[in-house]
Amino acid sequence: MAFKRIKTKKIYEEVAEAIFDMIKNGELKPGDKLDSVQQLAEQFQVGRAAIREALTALKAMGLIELKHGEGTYVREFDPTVMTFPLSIAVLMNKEDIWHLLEVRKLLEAGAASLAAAKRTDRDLDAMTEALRQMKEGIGSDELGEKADLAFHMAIAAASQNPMLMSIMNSVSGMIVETMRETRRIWLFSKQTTTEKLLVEHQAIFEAIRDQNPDAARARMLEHLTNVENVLRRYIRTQQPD
Amino acid sequence: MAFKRIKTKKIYEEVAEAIFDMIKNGELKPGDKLDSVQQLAEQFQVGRAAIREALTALKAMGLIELKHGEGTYVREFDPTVMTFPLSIAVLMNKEDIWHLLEVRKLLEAGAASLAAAKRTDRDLDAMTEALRQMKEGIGSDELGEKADLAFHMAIAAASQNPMLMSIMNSVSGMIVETMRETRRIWLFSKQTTTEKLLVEHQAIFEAIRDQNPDAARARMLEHLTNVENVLRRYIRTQQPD
DNA sequence: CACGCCAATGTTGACAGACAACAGAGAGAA
DNA sequence: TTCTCTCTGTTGTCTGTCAACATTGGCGTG
Repeated sequence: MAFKRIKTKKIYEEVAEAIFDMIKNGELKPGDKLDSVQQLAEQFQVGRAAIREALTALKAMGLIELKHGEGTYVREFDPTVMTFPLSIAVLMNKEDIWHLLEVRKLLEAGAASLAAAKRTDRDLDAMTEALRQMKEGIGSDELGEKADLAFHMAIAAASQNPMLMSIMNSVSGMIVETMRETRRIWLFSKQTTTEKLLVEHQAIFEAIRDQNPDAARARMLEHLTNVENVLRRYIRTQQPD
Repeated sequence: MAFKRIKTKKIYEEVAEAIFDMIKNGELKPGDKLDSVQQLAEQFQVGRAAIREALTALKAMGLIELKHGEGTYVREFDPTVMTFPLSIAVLMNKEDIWHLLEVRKLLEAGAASLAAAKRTDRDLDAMTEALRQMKEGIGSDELGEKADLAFHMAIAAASQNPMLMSIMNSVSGMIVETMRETRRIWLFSKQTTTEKLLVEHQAIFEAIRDQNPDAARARMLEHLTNVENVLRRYIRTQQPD
């Protein structure tokens, strides 16, 4: 037998959905202030706790913002800053490093190609700045790491595609997690130095600057493949398993 | 002057983070049952409301599951079935269609290539089934649409990369939103028919079946480029703006 | 013994009242 | 004018209470 569900829907879910729809349909626009929890509770005819749980969920989805003592606001919808749901940052097993690199190859090679075609001068400035910081950050792990990520994100931004940007943003968390290890290994291995890392980035930059999409894709792919090879070699020697 | 933040962190955020870390670090494994709200409140030395809000947020992120009258469980982490968070379905302006197509070209061309290299026989079965349903669904918009998406998702699954799969999953919501329109236009235009659509999919399938990564990438790219062209032509004639 | 019924228990879901923490605005004082 | 303080509205948190639900085990009946 198969009966339908009668009414298991939780109240706070219904409230959340209602507000979600309002935002989706444009009844509530970014920047708008929602009614207070008190008022919403009266309007929906539910308790304040239910409203708060609904709002908490919406906040976790990045749709609204709760400002203590001020009010609740619909979040400005800036896709470049947007945080994808991506609860994935959870995992990160050893095997996932390879999966991540595969994904990065797809995304970043494409991003580099698009960036070469569409980059503005401002985008180039951002990349130049990131490269400068990488040079400066030689010796400092933390600085170099930050600049490294910044360079890759600048390329994503230069693609002029907010969706691509937001996807990159969501995987950037994972990239950071692996990058620390990656860079440590990279810089540890004999054949590679900080200079080589910098040279590869420089090559990508030049291809984008010269508006050569194919070269940009190729350089990016080379870079990521190099990263992959270094990692693979290291892990093979280190963990013979 | 610039002073540091002292303690603006909300309690439920700290609780959520603490539990999040526990899951991340493997202290809590998928399927595990969390302590009751009551117990957690005592352990964290906070009120039950704070715990509930933290749990609600984690639930919204798809990390845990609250079962009424039973308990709270860490969600099984199967990325292929992964939840449809989709806070993004909000946008979808006309311009975003092109952005989405760009992203799809990157992701799906790569996915097709990987799929050709790694697909199992089970993956082929899934694609075959999707193609069969597309044939069957000729005439029925809804059926064809579903099968169309299913085919593309099957390719993503065949890439054997859970991360890629989950990214595709998150954009699938947007794909659905555009696909309805896309298919309508596609099938409306004179030069293209359902058969042509099917032939393109068939070509992709064959390349993957024959384990030819380059061909698979090329076929997928052709398909998406065709979709793009049809859309562009239609929108140019329809909206001369 | 076997089976169904049901009460006990523990859990999540929801409400209401109270107070703390905070931000903004306006009144009042220097 | 400008600084300070209070007042008010809002979010953040706690607590007590009850409802809805799932599991378990005991009890009675056949």
